[in-house]
Amino acid sequence: MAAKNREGGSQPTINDVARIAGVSKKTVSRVINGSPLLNEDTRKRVQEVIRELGYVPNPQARALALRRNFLIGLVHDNPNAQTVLKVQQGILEAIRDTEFELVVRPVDRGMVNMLDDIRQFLERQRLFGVVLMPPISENDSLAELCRQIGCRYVRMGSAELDDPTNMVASNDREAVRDAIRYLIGEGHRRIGFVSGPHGFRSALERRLGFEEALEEADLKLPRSMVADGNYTFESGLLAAERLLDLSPRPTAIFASNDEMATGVLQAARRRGMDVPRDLSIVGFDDTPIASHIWPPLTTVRWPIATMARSAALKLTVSVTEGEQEVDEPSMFLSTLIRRGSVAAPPHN
Amino acid sequence: MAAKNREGGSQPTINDVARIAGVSKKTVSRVINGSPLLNEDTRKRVQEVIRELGYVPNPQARALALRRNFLIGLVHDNPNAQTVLKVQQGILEAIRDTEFELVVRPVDRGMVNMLDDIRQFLERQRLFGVVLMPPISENDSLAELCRQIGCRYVRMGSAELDDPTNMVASNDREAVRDAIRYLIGEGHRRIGFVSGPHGFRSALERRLGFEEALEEADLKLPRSMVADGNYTFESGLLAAERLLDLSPRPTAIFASNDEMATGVLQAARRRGMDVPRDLSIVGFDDTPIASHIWPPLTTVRWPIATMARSAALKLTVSVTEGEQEVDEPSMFLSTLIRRGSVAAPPHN
DNA sequence: TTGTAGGCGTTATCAC
DNA sequence: GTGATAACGCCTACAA
Repeated sequence: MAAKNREGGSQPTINDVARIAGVSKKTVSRVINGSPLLNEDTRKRVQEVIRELGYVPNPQARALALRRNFLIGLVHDNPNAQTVLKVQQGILEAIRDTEFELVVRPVDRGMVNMLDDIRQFLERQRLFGVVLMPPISENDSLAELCRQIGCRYVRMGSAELDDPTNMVASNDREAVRDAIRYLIGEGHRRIGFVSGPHGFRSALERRLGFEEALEEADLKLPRSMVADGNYTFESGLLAAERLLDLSPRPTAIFASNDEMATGVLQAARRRGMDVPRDLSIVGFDDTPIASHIWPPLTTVRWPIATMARSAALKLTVSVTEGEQEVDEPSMFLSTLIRRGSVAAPPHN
Repeated sequence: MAAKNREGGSQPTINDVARIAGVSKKTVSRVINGSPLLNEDTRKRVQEVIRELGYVPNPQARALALRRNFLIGLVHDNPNAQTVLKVQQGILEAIRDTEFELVVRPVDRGMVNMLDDIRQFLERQRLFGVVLMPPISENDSLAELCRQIGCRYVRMGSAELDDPTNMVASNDREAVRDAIRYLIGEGHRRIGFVSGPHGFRSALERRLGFEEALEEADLKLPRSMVADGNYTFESGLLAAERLLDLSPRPTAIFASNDEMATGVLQAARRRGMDVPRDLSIVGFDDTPIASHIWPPLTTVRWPIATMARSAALKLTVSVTEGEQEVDEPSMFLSTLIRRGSVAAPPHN
């Protein structure tokens, strides 16, 4: 009963191919995995049979034998829907037409045993690799965990968190510095800043960019010009209300992401202020909403999808492209997009 | 060499449990799968060992033996990021703390061999089940395909697309009818409609709701009051420009989703119109943007996340809850959320 | 260059 | 109730 003559609707197995091609399973296996030591004729014959049968290796069996699944995990605790989706799109683009699939795994950063949870996930599913999204990607223990259990990983972040093979980053600090320089260039001297949440590296980097630009220009601003936010619309709105209550109030506000910038815009509107006449606003991300609100938002375009695509390629390229190791870049530049929400300050 | 004394960091297997508990593999297997015919003492003893060892069954081996993976697929071709992400969240909520994982699979509806592509995906990964998102969920051949290859499925849609076990739906038509009734009740007589793309059931249902409400109220509107859109911001903007060029122009516009409604708002603004004084706007979805723009958008809340959660439960509940088959509902009601974008029409 | 034997960790069959 | 034994479909090691 070794060689059954597979009937019925089930898919062909390596045995079917071997039997029909008149070779052993192992030879078929070699063809599949592109082993170099193979008679050219044999290879062709086997490949022909594979094509005829429409044979495709069974991923479950492979996963069991290799102790490794062809699944890419996306681990994240990012609150921003747009960002998460862009990252997914980037990864999916990278693994399109490959044998890889994407498994999504949101985690709860508040949970005490979050790391255990992730470990379980990685170990049980035996993922081929994981893409770690910010802010959880900034957690060094998590990276260490991946290394320990032998799971490839790429961390996405707003700074160089790891060595280039395990990381893709954007230059948030510089990008924000440029944005603030631009505001200063337009004549603004009182610039408010709405920060991201404590503990986010992106929040820190953007804040540092802000401060660097001020220093460059010898602008000293009171601490009150910095208001805490947490990347949500509401927090942006509240922060702006605090900022706009100041006297003198800022003539421009930089919000550390677009969602908060939208909140700032809302706050201004509620006071009957006109943007950009009475207040200039700059955001960060260039999410769709940035160009869909009025006035369209001047913002920093963050190439998050590209970064994600590159992250996935770093994970998988050695498999799909042989060992040629096309060097994926690990640094991606954010750029300022000028739209309608910035103007020269009112001269009062 | 049958029973190795597992050392090193690898995870315990069913063999370890069996050896330590002094039973056979099969007995352990029975405990895991909750077989009814088992001595209570044996069960307890085995469970104790499982707990001590922290044993967890290997999903790859299971998948191979069962010819079925514990993966839930999400197949979609939906262009709206918010919607896709909400659906993911709903599914993830449903499978949280279960052995299931979520695999995301966007497809290209334009592709000629899309169905083959999906078939390959389902057959190769041997998914436990799939959630089909609109608009591709409306494709009957796809459902037929799932049935053929024995893959459970649940279709999400804006109407009853299938029998209740294989479907979750919302009552878009009624919901839009209510929304239009509301506009009429506020005094509007010239109501513009921005439709969704041709071929989307949701677009059709929303359109029918619009027409039913008009008929009820004996309102006859010229065809020109209906403008085609495709669920994007830009299409909403263009459609609104056409509508606002009419003479007399509409005093209210219903857009078939929030993104287009935002485009309508933008178009109005560009003409210096005040919303809602000069134009009332109603959207559909209640995405975050609806409450983040000014004025906040009156819209229909579409319980898409809840629907997705329910869809995933329909797929998995028989496994996680034994056979009790908690009846998940298959119809979910959309409701009108009144915010600031609607007022009585200007009396000119 | 190719084949044989055995293992990956689970479930199914069918005796006892 | 429980346990050998054989799948499941692939891969690795070693032999030929």
